[in-house]
Amino acid sequence: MQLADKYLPETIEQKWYDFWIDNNLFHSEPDEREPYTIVIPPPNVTGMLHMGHMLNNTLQDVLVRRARMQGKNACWVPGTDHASIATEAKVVAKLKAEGIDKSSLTREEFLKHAWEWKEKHGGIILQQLRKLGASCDWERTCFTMDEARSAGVIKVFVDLFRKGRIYRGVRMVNWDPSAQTALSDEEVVYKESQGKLYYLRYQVEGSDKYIVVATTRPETILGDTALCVNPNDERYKWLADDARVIVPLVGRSIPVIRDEYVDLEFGTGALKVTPAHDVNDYMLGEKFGLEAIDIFNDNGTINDKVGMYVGMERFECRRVIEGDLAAANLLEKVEPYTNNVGFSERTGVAIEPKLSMQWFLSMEELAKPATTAVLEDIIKFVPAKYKNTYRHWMDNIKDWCISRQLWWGQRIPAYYLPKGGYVVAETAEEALALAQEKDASLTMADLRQDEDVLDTWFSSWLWPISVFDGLRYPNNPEIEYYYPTNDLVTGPDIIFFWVARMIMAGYEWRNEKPFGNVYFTGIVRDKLGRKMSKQLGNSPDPLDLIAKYGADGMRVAMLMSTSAGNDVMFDEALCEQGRNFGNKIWNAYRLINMWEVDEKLEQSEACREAIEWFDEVMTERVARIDRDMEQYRISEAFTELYRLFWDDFSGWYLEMVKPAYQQPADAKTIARTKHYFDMLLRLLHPFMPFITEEIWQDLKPEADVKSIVIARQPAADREANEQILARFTLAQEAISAIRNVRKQKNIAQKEPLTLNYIADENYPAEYAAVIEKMGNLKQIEAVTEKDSTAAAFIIKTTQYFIPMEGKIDREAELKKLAEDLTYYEGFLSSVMKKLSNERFVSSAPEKVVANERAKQADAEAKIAAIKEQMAALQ
RNA sequence: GGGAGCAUAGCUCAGCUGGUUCAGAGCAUCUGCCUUACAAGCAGAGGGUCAGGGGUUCGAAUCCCUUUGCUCCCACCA
Repeated sequence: MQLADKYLPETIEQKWYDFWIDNNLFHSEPDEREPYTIVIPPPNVTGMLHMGHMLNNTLQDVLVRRARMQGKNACWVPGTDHASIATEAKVVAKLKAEGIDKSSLTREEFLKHAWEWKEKHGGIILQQLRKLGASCDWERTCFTMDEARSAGVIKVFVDLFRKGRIYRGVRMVNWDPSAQTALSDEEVVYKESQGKLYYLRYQVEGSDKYIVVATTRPETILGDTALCVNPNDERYKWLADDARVIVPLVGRSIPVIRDEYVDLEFGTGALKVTPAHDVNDYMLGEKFGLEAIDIFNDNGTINDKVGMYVGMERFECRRVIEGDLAAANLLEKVEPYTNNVGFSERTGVAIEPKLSMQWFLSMEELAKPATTAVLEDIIKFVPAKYKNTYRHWMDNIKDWCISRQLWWGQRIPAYYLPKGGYVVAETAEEALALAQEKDASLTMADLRQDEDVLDTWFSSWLWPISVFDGLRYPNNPEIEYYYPTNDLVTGPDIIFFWVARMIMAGYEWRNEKPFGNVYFTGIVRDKLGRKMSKQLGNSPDPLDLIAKYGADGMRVAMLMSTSAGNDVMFDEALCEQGRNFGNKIWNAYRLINMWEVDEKLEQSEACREAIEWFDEVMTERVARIDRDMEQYRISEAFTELYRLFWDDFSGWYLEMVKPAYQQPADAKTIARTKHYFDMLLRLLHPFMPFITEEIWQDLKPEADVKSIVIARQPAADREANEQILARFTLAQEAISAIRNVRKQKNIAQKEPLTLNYIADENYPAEYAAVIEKMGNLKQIEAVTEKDSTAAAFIIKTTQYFIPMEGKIDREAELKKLAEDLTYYEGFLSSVMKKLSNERFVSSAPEKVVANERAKQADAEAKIAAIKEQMAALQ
């Protein structure tokens, strides 16, 4: 095949992806092989691919492709998440842009729009993943809201309800006034915000005295139902036990209560109590039997309960009230104040603590086996530091608010009866049957299903089970075969949202872990360390990068910069490096592809030596890469391969076996070289699938294997011969030294040189042919006499000379030797210090002491050799 | 407020159970090369008090204590 002199990824990537799909190489069915399963962290159905997905999916693809090449039945299940809040918000916005208000639509009408939107935009992200080369089993693509997944969710809800784990009640929840739904604690993000601390005057009833209260939220005075001070506070001892105060502006009379909850140090030591709008106030309210006055509408505007500021937006109200308070002389002062405010993770608006009727899942029982599994490494976290985070959260787990006041999602299967009470069932028919047990006269028309849907995570937590339909059909062959999955690759930011809950669900419905290992990636940041975000505009579009550098180049960039749990400082230069590596592989192949075979040609000695050495290199590296991969040191494994290919194979091996220009090569060497190339391609394939397939198909090492995707991963079947590797290093050092001489003396590589050496045990005679070829030497000769006119160097203890005929600068040579001498003498003395230390010799392990003795001998020999050369020069 | 982690070359990071010439790699920089596979390349070079201090040890980048700086998680005193 005629090959372009540069690797052009864009010309081959689509071709091979189609080939893989056409040949069904990513599809898995249960069989007798060992399964290897990964379920994708489902991206939002309407989402777009970002750098985080690139990182995450590159890693998953590496793992799954490698497993596939190890002969396992590899199955990577893709899918998307319905992301109820995010998607509903997008649909509402889209409708609004078209002039349609959500409130003007019925639930059914709205859902029709939402499904249309999903059909149109959903799955774009999965198409994008194909560009990256993701080897997902697309036939298995799931959606958290498709029929099977939804049925599983409903079944689980009913199951939990019957087990008594789900309850309904009025609680203080995090209210998102934009999405107009409750949120779980995990969906609230706290951020430091610049606010103000307002000091308000509450007049004591029947007196002209005031109590000053500090608050960050003056608008909530509308809901005040008490004022609280610490019973130990000397400042308020004068207050009568049954004292009452007047709420500023509102004029309502409220009691003064006393509770040690109040911090004496904060503000004035007096606290206004608004049970409907603050978690702590709510608890005080419960304790003292206070009324809770909810002053907000669901959208965050003031309601008509109090009859003031009605319809005003909450922050607007705060500004207006500040003015009114000041005008009424009820505002003592205002100070700037920084505090933490909770914001909705999805819509970004400030959360309103609000009392409302919601569904909750009791978590304590679920958490028990899930905690044990991680602490005892039944499920292994990589890196392990996240075990602590996990344990802390699990030990303090709180009940999960699972209802959302949205339409996009699985509707809660609770059915209310006309005379109060409700039943929970998987279908309306079953619900009716249950209802009729209570009242035989009820008909379907009497039942009213709960309006709320379930939290998205209430479907995501079932993902490893639900993708195999293991909830509806717990004994089906697929779930039995693929479950538990092997590895989960995800970000630590969703450890509570998702990872912990999947573990709980796994034990609850399978009585088994959902996955064996969790690999936590870091966050992708820009090179300044900032998190990539749309707002900052610092996130490149991954598809642009793929177009520019190729998918393999992009993958390499991700692989080079990641280690488990650490953030990725992304720099486009890494993509370039990845592309360059692809080009390097390409050109190495061009080289061997261009060789002519001469069947009659004998293998040269240099080739034989090179092969003897490279066999050991491959053996050693394959073992090292295996070790790294077993420990999920994926970046290290790749770096190892990168250096193996670039330095050892291209830089050394190919240069050693390369025939002279337009000369043929012998068949034996070509065969061996192609064998190495084949091995390297297979090792590289999980990391760089496209270029390896392109070349492998041309190389065709195995006629009966149709793709490298299903070729076998090389395995280390023996120990590498350390002796050969060490001896060869001596030859490499000699070659480097010759190159140095050339550089210093300004001698072109083309000009052949003579190399003389004084033979000793450190002269690698068995690799002389390699030294000759790589050094471009016309001859190598053993001598006994030092040559003061030659350029000289010492490798270990062997003295080498390159005759120079007067080109030698004696002074410079002597100076360099003197520097070497100083270094080695210093080194020797540090070794001797250790060896003469009685305590070192007696307490250090035998091996270490022996090593020091060897260092001593080497250093002494080296020093002797340097001295001899210096003497010869004088 | 509680907890975890990090600090090694200009940058990004390796350095695994303390022990080789241990102070490394890649990128960047500098020097010399368009040498017929590759200038997206080749051959070289410079560059670090392993954050500061103390300790344990025959021996510390590595273990312990401490100071400083940064990051993250949890909690949420109005």
